[in-house]
Amino acid sequence: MLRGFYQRAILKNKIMASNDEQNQLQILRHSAAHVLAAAVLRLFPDAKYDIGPATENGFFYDFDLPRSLTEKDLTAIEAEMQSIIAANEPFERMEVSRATARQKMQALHQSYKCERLDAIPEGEVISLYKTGDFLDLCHGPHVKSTGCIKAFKLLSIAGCYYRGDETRQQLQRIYGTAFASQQDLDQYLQRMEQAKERDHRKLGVKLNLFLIDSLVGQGLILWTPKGTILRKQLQSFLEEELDKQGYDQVITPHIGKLDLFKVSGHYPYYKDSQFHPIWDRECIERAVDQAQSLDEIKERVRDKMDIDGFLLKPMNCPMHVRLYASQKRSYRELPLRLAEFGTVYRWEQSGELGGLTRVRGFTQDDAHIFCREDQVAGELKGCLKLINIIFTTLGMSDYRVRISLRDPASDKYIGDSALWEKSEQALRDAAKQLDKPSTEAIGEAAFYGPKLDFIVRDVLGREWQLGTIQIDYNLPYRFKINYVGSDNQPHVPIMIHRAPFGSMERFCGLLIEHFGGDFPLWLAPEQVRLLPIKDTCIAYADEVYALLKQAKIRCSVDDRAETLNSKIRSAESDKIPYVCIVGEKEQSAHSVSIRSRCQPHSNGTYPIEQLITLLRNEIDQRLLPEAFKGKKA
RNA sequence: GCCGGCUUAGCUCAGUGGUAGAGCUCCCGAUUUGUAAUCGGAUGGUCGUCAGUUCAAGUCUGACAGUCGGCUCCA
Repeated sequence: MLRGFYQRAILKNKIMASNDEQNQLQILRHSAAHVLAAAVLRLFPDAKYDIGPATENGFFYDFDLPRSLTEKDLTAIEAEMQSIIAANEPFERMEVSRATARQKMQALHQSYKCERLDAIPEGEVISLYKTGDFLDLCHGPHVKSTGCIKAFKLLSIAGCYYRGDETRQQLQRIYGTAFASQQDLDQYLQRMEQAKERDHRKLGVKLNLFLIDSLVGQGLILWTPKGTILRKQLQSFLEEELDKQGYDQVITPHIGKLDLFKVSGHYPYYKDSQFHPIWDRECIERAVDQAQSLDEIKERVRDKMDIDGFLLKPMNCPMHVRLYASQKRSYRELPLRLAEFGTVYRWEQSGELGGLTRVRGFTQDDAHIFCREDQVAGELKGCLKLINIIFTTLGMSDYRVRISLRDPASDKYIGDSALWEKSEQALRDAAKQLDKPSTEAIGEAAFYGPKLDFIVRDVLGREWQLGTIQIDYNLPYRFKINYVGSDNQPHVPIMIHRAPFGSMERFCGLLIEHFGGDFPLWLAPEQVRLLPIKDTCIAYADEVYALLKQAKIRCSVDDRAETLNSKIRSAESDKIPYVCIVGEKEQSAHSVSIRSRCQPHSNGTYPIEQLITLLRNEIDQRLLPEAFKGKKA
């Protein structure tokens, strides 16, 4: 099965085929990929080429080359491409038999192409495309000739596995992009540059929100005082909603006995994605005493099975299940909704870590709903409502919903088939509430149940899963939990896992990019900065500060011996929502002069009391900044 | 984990195998300013770490770490 980037590229192609202009661009880009391959072959006659599809914003082509490419090679390849384009060679299509295609590709020693040929189903038309000396197995279509490619640029080199399979040959992938005109290309490149300025990793440093410290460890986030305010505001917001929806909050530890995770099945099944367990001292001693050789000890460490100890929790659910199981439950008290901002730890591969979006320790806004079968649909609706409130409040409308279903052909799923169908339908029905296009993804379900995933893009266009709602048939059975029904008989409850933010870290990362650092007032770490015009006004500024502080507004006084212009510049660059200038005029009128982020040039003067009312209203209603109004989901 | 790039002051970055640099920040003076950068001074470095080549390494080589772009993975 195709995975990752290529799979997304194919999907995108299918979606975009409906749009003619986009379709033309796709053809142009795919043709540019052919030119790229032709150029690489001129420079590396021994190169083997694999595939070169168009992607959402460009194209790539995969090669097996005698040496590693560097950025410098791209210039040479681009020059070669230019010469092919200048020659204006036509793209010639030839429909051939499978045998002919095979013979031609074998003659060129193109083993990857031969394997790709084998993968084409019987009965499909097989076509070759020829441009100059370059021959490619390709379904097409293409532009008329290489001269049609007016504007392109090679962007980067990356390693990739043949057919996305990490056990196979690693190839070199060259990424590039092409547009109908140089102007479009320049615009795109400029947009990308601007996007980098919004990158949460860059803004995180600039606005001093969080820190990743190599001495602390990769993928482990240190939240600064400012970042902590942001995160805690989000948490309080969610806590208010949880309270409205009848959740109970709980707190559970960061580690638990290995036995707990053996019962849940997380250990050792997912042991490669977990931090190494903390072995009991006696267990280590026993292992050493009993082992005949060092190899045997090594084996034990590797297997990690026959040991006792503790595990940094990779998930919160087992602990919540134990809370459920601690009492005899009646059908009358269901649904029981246990929520926790629970920090979990997972051993992500080092190459995958980055910023706040992929980390090794993160806090889920987790909750587990234990309910009866007849309550599932209602509970799902509640979850969706929560997610809708969150996205609407934050003005995030650019997300997609994936309904992750089981693959009926696979036997990896547990649970009753009728129950699956019922749940899958319940998820579909619930998803309709969101008024968002949703896609069904067969085979994306967890082995223990179907789920709804909420997926957003970062500034660089990469997709990330945020919230998730999952139905679980597994854990209630593994932990043998039940409730007493109206028939006085024990019944197994159904469990719903749900996390609207997903991970606080990832969510904050995407939120920083979403707002470009210009947070709504209620989230801004520093809401107001008071700028006294000269030293003699500092006392008045302090007076205003005390009043704002009393109204629980986060503010500061910039009392540096700097010019007003300099202080304004600092405040703007720190993205302070409201800058209040206080001088003699303001002091005598007991007012401030407001310079707001959204309207920097309307210098309204407001009495202090009015300012406080204004700000409190904006905070309490969690209003979006002006720039985001009308963008509500 | 795999392929490749990058790592110089708190930040952004210069630096031809031959004495370690700039701007901003921070600190100290002076300036008291009305809506996006006042002036001057001082501090700040094991050039990611450890080896190697060389008379000489920030610069060349290797290993490791971190980071970036992908790939793989993501309960």
